[in-house]
Amino acid sequence: MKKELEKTYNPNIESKIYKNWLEKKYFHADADESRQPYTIMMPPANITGVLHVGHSLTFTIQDSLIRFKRMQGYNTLWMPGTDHASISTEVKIVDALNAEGINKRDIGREKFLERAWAWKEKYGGTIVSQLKLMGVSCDWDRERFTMDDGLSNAVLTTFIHLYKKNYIYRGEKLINWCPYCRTTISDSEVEYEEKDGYLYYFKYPIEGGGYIEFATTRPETILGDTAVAVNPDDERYANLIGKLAIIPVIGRKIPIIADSYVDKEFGSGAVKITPAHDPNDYEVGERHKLERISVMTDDGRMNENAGKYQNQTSKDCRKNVIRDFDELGLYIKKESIKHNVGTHERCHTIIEPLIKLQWFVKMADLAKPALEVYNSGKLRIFPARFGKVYAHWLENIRDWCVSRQLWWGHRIPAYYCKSCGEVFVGLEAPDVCDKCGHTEFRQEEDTLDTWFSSALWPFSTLGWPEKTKELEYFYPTSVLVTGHEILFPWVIRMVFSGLELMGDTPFKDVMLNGIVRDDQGRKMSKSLNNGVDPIQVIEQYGADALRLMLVTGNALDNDTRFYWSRLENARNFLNKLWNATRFVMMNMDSETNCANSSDFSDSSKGAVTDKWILSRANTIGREVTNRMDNYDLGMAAQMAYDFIWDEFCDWYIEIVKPRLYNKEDPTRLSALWTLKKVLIIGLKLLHPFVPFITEEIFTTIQDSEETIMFSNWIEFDPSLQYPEEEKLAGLFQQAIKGIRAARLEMSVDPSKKINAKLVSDDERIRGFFESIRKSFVMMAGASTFEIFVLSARKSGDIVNENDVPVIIDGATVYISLDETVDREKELERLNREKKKIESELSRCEVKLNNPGFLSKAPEKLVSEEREKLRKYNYMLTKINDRIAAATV
RNA sequence: GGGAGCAUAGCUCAGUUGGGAGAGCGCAUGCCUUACAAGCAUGAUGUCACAGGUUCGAGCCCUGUUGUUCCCACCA
Repeated sequence: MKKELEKTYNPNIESKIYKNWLEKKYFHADADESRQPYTIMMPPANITGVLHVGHSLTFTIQDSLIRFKRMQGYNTLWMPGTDHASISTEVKIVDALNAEGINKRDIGREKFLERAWAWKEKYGGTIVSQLKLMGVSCDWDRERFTMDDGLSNAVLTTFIHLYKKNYIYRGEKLINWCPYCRTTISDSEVEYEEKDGYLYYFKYPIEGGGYIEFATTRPETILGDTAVAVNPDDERYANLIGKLAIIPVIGRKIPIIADSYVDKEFGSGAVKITPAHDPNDYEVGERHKLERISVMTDDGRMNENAGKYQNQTSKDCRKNVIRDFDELGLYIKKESIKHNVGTHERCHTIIEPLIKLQWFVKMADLAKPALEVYNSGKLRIFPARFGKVYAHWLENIRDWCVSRQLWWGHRIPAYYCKSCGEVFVGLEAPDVCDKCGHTEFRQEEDTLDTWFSSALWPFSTLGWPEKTKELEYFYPTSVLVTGHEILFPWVIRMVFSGLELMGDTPFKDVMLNGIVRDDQGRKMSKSLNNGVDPIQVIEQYGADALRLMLVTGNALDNDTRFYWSRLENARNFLNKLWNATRFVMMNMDSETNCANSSDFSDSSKGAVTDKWILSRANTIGREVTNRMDNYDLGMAAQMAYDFIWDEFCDWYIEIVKPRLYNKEDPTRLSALWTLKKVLIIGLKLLHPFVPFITEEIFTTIQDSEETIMFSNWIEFDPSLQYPEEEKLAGLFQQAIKGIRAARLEMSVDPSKKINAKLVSDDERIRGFFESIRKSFVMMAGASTFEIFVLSARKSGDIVNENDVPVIIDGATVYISLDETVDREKELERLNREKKKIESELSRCEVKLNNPGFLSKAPEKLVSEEREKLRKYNYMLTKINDRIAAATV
């Protein structure tokens, strides 16, 4: 029973197909030593998220690679999952609680975590169900969450491991503090925004007389100053070095020091140093063993060290300090400046650098092997330019602050003796403190940076630290595909974690994709309200159209723009493919199933054009495969697209029609066999990008349940190369195009039939056109078509003066119309043709007359040029004859 | 301040080791030709940013200039 296809492609088939794939468990992969694995770890989606078109792009790329490899016979695993997204989620839950009038500290940790898990249950599923609409073929049976028992165990095991190797330490250092979220954040979570501000000038009195002038953007930190620094080469201040300056208001005496960090040209050339509230000052402080005086509290107010300013907000304090200095005559002026201010990327609160006791991962030793695998070429990064960024970051890496003052996340497995404060790191608190003998402990309140768990994703999801067969088989994975914005926070951390804990890189290749922008090139953002909802796109055009649009027409590492017109184009292509299938199926009958390759290969049954299109399909298959292997999906999809639309639909299907319509035609079966064969090749080449429609057509046309997902990928077959046939088909195209152009040029009514004559001394050309006579007649809109050997007759016997010539390589086609030809127009056309040929000819001649070209260019190129010269000379002679005849 | 990318048709972008400038959209003209009007045919439009250099030959390689985007650092 054969299915009928609707006249227009309707993407509503997608959900049914996806359901079938899930039921058949096609996406599931198990360890199987007899087969080669191909593995991709899906970047875990945040449970706060909804699907946006950026996801659509990166998941389309991954799915295309997975489907390509699956068809090539690999045992493919695409591991999906979600991320607890510690701070993002916590911020959202806190907001939700605030809306109910609840403060998170009022309900306490336990109750808060209950809310968080409820959130996870509710929203974690949303993005997964949205992903499924995209057609992603990941193994949902293996879906993981970063706070699953297994993955949490991996996190604790890692922490303990690193602690035992002294890679994790606790220390008091300057960290980035978000006063709104009241937690530390890492350097990569700080976003710099340019803001308008002031540079304030003050002066401190110097002990023993005189003043020293300095400038600052943050007068409130004066209270934490422990030095004034000048450049050692600055002669203006040379005599002041070593003296003491006095901070008025609080009366502290601080040294004037010399440090090359100070820029002589900026401001007054002297800098106040606040080691507790500025990263650079912190380093100066380290070098000069300065005291670190913290003057701020966790919520951004002034603390007890600020003396009379205690409890003021930093804003008020700033105002008051300026006023007080002014009264003392020590405030000089302010200047407007633009400067970059660090803000928290999640809540955009201005970051306060503070000194805090935190947990850190020591990076120097971990970074080395991660750099080494890149330098040795073991880890490849696409596009290559990001490799330099990767290396540069690792070479300049700083210790990683991993503790967060949050509740939603993995609680640090450290325990403090309640009596002496001794620290123990382990899965559980010890029974007895081995320092003081006490038996009561409290667990560290802090949780870990969310990236600490995602850094383990490539192996924690496969069961690590257990030695599972999945881990053994699927690790290391094949390629990681993700956006370049998380190269630092995620990719690099996976690499050094994998090397440290698994002894091998987590993936062989890294492929970084760009972002999807709006049609004006702007980033999609909530504030601009220019985001495109992929779910809406899918409902309207289908996932296949969205996928095809995202993947074609752009190099994948480039940012791409979202255009509805491009989406329509993709949809139109799918409709084209759909209708090509309808055409093939419409002509198939019981006989068709008997058609086989011998109908094609037997020269009495097959046709030149069959060999041509199959030869092209074979070549395109090889090209598409090459592109896929190099992650050039955009070009791969484009080639398949062009082949189907231009060559298969616009030429082959048109050419083949007369043979199909005539049931007596001996080459009919070959035509049907070729149509189906080439269509299936096209479906396979397209399946990685547009999985739904290709599956629907594949099963329909074969009248079988067998999925295209496991059908064999196209293998290049040298025996299917037919260069001679390709050349002849090219001549046919030249002739038809020429005739069509001439007809339009001469304003011949489209319904008007013309008479056509082909004149050639080349026997193969005559034979070929003889064999394709009916297609020629149809496509040229001709009523008669005669073929002559010129050398056997005088041209006057064949061609009359009203005939219009179309010159192709090795032959001339004359078309004659009943009405008189417009002489002038005809001459115009001929002269334009002539000009074109002449310019080609002169290009050839210039090259061939150049001794340098002859002696240095490759032989192949030279002979190609000679062949062109011959061809254009032939065409020029023909056209000159014609012009001469027409002018008489 | 350091690093990287980009500059090709009206718009958005391809152009794989240097060897006759391309696509989609848009535009113009004509066609409802029995797979498809979500279609077909034909056509117009480019000092490949600018200036040098290497080469027999440069959109592609090198140097410089201009414009633009991004990343890193964050000079108080």
